[in-house]
Amino acid sequence: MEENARASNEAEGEPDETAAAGALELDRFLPYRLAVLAHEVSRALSSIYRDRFGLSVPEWRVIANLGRHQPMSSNRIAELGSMDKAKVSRAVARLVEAGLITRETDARDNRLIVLKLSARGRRIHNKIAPLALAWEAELLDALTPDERESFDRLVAKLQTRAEALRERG
Amino acid sequence: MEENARASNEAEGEPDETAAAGALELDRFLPYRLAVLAHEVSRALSSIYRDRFGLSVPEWRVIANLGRHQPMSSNRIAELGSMDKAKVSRAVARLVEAGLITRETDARDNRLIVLKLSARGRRIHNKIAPLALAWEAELLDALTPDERESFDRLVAKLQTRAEALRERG
DNA sequence: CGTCCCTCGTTTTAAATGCAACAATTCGGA
DNA sequence: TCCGAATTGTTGCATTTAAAACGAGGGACG
Repeated sequence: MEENARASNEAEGEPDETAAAGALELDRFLPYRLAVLAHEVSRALSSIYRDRFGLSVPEWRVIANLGRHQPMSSNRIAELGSMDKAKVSRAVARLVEAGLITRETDARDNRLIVLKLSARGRRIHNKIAPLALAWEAELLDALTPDERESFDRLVAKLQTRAEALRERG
Repeated sequence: MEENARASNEAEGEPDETAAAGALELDRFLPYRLAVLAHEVSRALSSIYRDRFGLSVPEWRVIANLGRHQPMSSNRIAELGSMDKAKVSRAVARLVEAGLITRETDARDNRLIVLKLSARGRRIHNKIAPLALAWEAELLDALTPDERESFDRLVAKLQTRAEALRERG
């Protein structure tokens, strides 16, 4: 049923049979599992603020960032969330349009754009935040407190490493 | 510099001031961090098979799945990777076009489509797999063996929980 | 000053995405 | 047996995305 796995050991240089030894088992391949998990988590969580407040993922991320640190530039939000600056730019445009944030240029550096939550934006943020935290709590119910702390730490380590790898190319 | 954080405690029922207590700190909000990490990891890894083999993420995922379990239906690949079936369908179409996989209907159930790697597909898989594993190894260098095992286990737990939450609504 | 280079954010464009509609097929129960 | 429900994969469509080009500033250095 799997006998054709070696049917392709042909001349092509490079790795080949080698792959059979240290085989790629998708079930244990971290990038894959990370992507699947993150996708499902994001999907479930985003339905909360999409259904009730009509916000997209990038829009909510802008609000969530401003909810924590204010004011903040588009560029900084993009960096923090590893989002394309174009994506942030559009999310910001829609949020300004919807009256949830304010956008003005920095007095000292006219390239910079100073973003803040409007009163209405703050209100919506304060409604969504507890829902988001409650959902997270349900997810984290799968782990013990020790495990949560451990997971947190490991994610941070991997994040740091991933950034280092990116800079190195 | 942050004094306007409470400038919006108005009448709107529901959570509000409450949010200030159990505040949403994005830096510690798991769904957000997971998304950021997964995005960076995926981005870095995908550049490997995109640059050298012209494969998109969904395309590589189809190949990676078939590299492990063969044959496999489109639907199963979609389920395993929490991908939209349309996304898989299109990736499959391109891979068939490129001659990397074969597609035939199941004899017993004509709705099912039986996917297999072609010789060429297997060859490409066997070239990419070691590169992917090497990249993963570099990432995991940030963790000790114990930590890796721990992380693996915790991801699995969260994955299970996330699925349970999805089914529940 | 003036020139060159860098940064921030927007816009443009082609490709990818999610969702819903759809056809084909199978399955279960009256 | 027959009809309605469920499943599998494809397609159409509107939206979103990534990547690159772009415009407007800013800063360094002659």
